[in-house]
Amino acid sequence: MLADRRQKLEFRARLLKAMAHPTRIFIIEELARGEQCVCELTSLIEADMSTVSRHLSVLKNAGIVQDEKRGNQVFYRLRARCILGFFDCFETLKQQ
Amino acid sequence: MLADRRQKLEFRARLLKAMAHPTRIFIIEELARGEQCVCELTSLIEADMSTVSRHLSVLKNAGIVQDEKRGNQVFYRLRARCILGFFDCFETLKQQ
DNA sequence: TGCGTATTTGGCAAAAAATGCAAATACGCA
DNA sequence: TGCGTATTTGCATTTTTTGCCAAATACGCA
Repeated sequence: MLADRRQKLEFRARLLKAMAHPTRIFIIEELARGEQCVCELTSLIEADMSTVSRHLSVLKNAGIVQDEKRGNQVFYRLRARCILGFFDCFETLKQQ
Repeated sequence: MLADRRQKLEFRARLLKAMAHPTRIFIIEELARGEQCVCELTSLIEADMSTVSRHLSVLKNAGIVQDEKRGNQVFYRLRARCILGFFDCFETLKQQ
């Protein structure tokens, strides 16, 4: 396989993998409603804040979310809203 | 978090996880061109046929592809073409 | 029935991902 | 400067994923 194609496949796989976790999908859906700080997300997700922070950094490294520090807290927001469209496709797979 | 929501998140994560591998994305793209038998896919992917077969079963368990045995060989085809649209969204993330 | 090809499955080892705890950092405020 | 809150990072452990080899299965054909 050509190196060029392999590179494109790996890029796509990296993005899908970054999203492929229930907590990270939850984060994506919540951020679709507007930006949130880590503490707000942590209070919604029953997990250690360090775990939530790690999930956020996975999404950030993939370019899916963006962070901004304001004062004491860090706010995250969704950078690729088109991702939300994926889930409609999934619904068609659920039946049958 | 409500059990109902958690279940939905897990379903979505399972689908994303099933796609989140370079070889499996390759398979999805190839099947978008039409059905292929395992041997054809194996010859395109430089990996053991057993490895390719396992990737195919991951996609099949997720409901993304469908298989049909004809004679000696097993043909796979894409069941959810809408998945192809994902990758356009990814392109927007690549720049910057 | 016996052989050859196509595919899947079992088993195992290596690599990657997930998670909590504790420690480090960053920042605002008294 | 010193304290308290918010966030990230280091570390150790467990779980999951990947990939190959060898063995098992399935099927067509002589």
